[in-house]
Amino acid sequence: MANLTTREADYSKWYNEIVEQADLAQHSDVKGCMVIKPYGYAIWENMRDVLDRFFKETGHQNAYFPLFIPKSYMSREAAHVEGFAKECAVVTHYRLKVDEATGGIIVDPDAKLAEELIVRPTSETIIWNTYKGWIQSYRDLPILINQWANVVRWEMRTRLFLRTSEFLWQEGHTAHSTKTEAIQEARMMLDVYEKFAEEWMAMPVIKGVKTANERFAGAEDTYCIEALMQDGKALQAGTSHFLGQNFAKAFDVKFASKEGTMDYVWATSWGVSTRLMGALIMTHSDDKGLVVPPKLAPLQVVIVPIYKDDSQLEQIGEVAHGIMKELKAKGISVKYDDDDSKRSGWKFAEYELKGIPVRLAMGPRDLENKTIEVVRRDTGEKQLVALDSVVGLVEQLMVDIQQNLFNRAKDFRTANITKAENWDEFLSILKNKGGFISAHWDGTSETEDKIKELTKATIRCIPLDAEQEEGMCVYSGAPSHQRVLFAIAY
RNA sequence: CGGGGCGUAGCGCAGUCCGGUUAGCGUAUCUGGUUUGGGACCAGAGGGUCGCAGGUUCGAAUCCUGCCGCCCCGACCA
Repeated sequence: MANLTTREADYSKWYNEIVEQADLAQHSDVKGCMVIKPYGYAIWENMRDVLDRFFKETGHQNAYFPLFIPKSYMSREAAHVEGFAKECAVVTHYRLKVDEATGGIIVDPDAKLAEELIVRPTSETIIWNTYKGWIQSYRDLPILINQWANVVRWEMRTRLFLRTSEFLWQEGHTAHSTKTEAIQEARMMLDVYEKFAEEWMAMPVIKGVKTANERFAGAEDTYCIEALMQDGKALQAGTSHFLGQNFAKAFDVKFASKEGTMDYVWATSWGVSTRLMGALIMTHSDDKGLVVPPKLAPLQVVIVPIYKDDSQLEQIGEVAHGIMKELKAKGISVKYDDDDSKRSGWKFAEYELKGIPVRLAMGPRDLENKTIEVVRRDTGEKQLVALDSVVGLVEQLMVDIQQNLFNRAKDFRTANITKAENWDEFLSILKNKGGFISAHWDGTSETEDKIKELTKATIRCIPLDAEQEEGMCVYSGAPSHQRVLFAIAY
């Protein structure tokens, strides 16, 4: 039965087992692709709905662009094609036929496409080719569009949610008349991601800028939110790019300014994906299973009856339905699990595995004493409370658990950002502790590459709030004026 | 694409070296009963192209050849 590998024993095995046993997703028959199961999808839908609201509140509209991109579009922007070429799925034919020799189905060699199509790894190229037709003057700007879509990147090694060949995401693509406005847009969306991560996922993130090595293919600047997982590895949870005029130039998108000049448009793009599911799992969950923050939980409260006979079950059911009605009136989702084919102990374990924030259990003793047992998933703490106070308590717990999860994750992160003043310290922290290493860097790709080669650690970001501080590069000893964050990353 | 491991019931595995009853165990499923405050117990039942294709043999899950797939570790990446 469901007994999880502990995090200490084998973290990645623990992760895989949670995904499978909590019914979040499974491997599909297609290599590298996943089936997102109803419970996992329900969490994703909650994420999506909140983000979608934020996007609309910040002036964006949803639209939809094609899955297929003409191969020639990909090559228009040099850095972009170089970044993605190695992982593109390509459609070459449009028809199958029965092979007369074998009776099997084969690709019809006569149905070759005149121009091959790329399955989008991201949509900048087809979107900018479309924007070209939408933009003539400054009056057409800004264009603020988001799309919810699937994308395909042919990955060599995949892990459910963290890296799959196909994944779900949203990609915002905006066009602006000035550089300043585009940068503001990219920064604003980064703030939206930060707010979502911290207040809904209860996952603390560090906002920063990527170094040239880690920058999105085709961007001038890539901003990111970086999170720290329980095993001390960093995870990029979202990115927002200032694309400069790169795509405008590649697709010849110009606008007539107020002053009558013809200028290239300034662009941004930004996205988060189903990878956030992986981030959620690895931020909060424990050896008993998944832990879902109340604000994203598809089911927030479960009520489990404990009984010996039908009359007890009936009485408990009556009380439970009363509580359910009150909780639902307060907007709290709740399920009463009176399934007779499972015992209470089994249910306890099952709902813990699925990360339901609060469990209520009621048995014969509670009936007699007008009490109910309340158990919170984040701490496992049990309390026996009077029936008439349970609804208020649960309402408070929704807030407390959300906050506690965030605080706990933030304390962990704070404890795992370590300063390294020299190369020996850097190596020692990486080996013995992990987490983020805050260190000086000389600003060169060469040094970053060398450090990666020696340690596998990369610069996760240059934090936006980093203090100016004179120092020496932890590797080369060259002068540096601020610290950056290194880590082993997912 | 390199290195390692593995394909046997829904899931997890034994059996393979050394060929020989009707292919077995745990779990899940179904039936009946007893149970029910932390993953219950007893009894019974159903469920298999042994990854695929050839070959050797009186006889192949087991030996040989080829192929396919998956997992882990590396190189690449959100």
